[in-house]
Amino acid sequence: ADDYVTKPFDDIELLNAIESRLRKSDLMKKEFSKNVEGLNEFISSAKGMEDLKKLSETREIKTYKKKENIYQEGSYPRGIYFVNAGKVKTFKTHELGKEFITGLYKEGDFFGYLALMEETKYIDTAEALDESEICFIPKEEFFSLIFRNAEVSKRFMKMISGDLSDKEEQLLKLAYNSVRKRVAEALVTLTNRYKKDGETNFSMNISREDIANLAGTATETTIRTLSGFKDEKLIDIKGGTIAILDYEKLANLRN
Amino acid sequence: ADDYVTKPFDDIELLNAIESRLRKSDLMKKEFSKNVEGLNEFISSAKGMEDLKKLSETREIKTYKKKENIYQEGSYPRGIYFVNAGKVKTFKTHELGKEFITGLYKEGDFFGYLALMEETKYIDTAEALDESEICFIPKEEFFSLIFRNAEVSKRFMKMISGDLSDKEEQLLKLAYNSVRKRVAEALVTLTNRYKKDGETNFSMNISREDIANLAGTATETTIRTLSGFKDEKLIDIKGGTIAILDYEKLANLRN
DNA sequence: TTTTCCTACTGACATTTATCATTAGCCATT
DNA sequence: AATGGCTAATGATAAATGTCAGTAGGAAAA
Repeated sequence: ADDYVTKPFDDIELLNAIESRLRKSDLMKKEFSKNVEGLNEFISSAKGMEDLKKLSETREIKTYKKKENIYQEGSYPRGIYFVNAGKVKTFKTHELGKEFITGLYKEGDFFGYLALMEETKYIDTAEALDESEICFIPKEEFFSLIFRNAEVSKRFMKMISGDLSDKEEQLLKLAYNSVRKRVAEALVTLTNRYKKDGETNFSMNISREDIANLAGTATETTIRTLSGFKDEKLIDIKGGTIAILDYEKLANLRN
Repeated sequence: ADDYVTKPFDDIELLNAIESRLRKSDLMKKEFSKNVEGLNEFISSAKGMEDLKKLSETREIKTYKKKENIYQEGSYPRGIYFVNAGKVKTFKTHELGKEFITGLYKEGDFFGYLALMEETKYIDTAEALDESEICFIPKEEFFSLIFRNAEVSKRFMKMISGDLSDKEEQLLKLAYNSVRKRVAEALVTLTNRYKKDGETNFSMNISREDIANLAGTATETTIRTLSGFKDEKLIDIKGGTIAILDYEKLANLRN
């Protein structure tokens, strides 16, 4: 964990990441245009705050191989992580190996702030899904950014609150939706997270196990469900790669 | 909604509620003693902050009958709610009636801040479980309390982060625990929330449907599971009332 | 090229859980 | 005490999903 490289760090980048998250969730709530105004206003005001700018001088960067752990359940957080490039998942582990994926991240996202906020050990594990370049932002740096300014605090709280709403929605769906719906939802979530803007014929290389752990179901059941989707021409499967053929139908399944 | 009564409001009460929540979650993490220090320190420092004291002058109080709605999914929040007396649940509704309980509250708790933080419509519904006395704290009052002081912001964020951890834990359990375990967990949760300190022979009057909606399962299945617990002498059932006979076994079920 | 290993896939089956239908019990009102 | 209405309980059954065991295929290593 000591092969970090020191590089200049600009707070604005972190703020942008918060904003980006807020923007995305607002987008889903179809309030995008309204919030873009507030966003730009905020970014420029933040830029004006000189005390924010000089907060932190360095950041550490590290490259993680596919399947490499970034942090592990039970260890203590020293800061937060920011994805420069690649893909990351966070998951919780159930008795004897079953996993449930709690978060998916890509370039521009940050993760690992929950344990930091709570001042406890990590209660989940972060792992690279692809080879990834992750930068580390020390605790003090992060906290001073978050708490020095009430507006930033507010933004950050809004973001966490959004996360909380999402989890509650997820609980409802996990409780009462069929596996079929949940697997479709997992594909939709993966598409929303990893499809690049303007990209058509989106496909991804993700293990059946990860999809199962996102849907909270057995791997075999997931595979069968995916085969069903393939028969229905909702997706295409070539080797380990899944192509989304009909996003709309997947997102609006009857049952 | 206009039969509110005006009554003096002391911010300290809300701060105490935040602290109480933090204390409870910390307790579970067995870090109680450590945090009591910080708590007292914080309360006294907050008391010293004169600008905090004069923030809000009034609050509204209303009595809700059992099963009466306090706020409803889809409506816009105007503030947060603080429980003076009674019990409250919040729940989300699935297609055609199924409910999932997302929160349980009692005297000293506050609820309904999520939609407020997100600046969106309520995404859940709050309903009184018993006849309850609820006071309403207007948005502005709440926000100025939360954002005026960085320490308060931090406390509040820590609290929300704790909520988020809890939801993730709940997701893991909902995904992979048997109904039996989840029903036991629901009883444990109810006990933790509603058992008074020092109370022995704790019993509660809660509908089987509410327990089912807490466990995310069908009411009939819950009833059968409860009958099983009764046979195993883990609980006792007298009419609609459930008495917890063996909390430890319920909390540490094999499967 | 062969071998190895990991993942995807398939089948058979057991188990869990939901659903539908019905009965029993309790409380409140008359 | 009788009636009505709601909740709890039970039974029978179907449906959904998990589990176990085994096969296939493709990529990496030898």
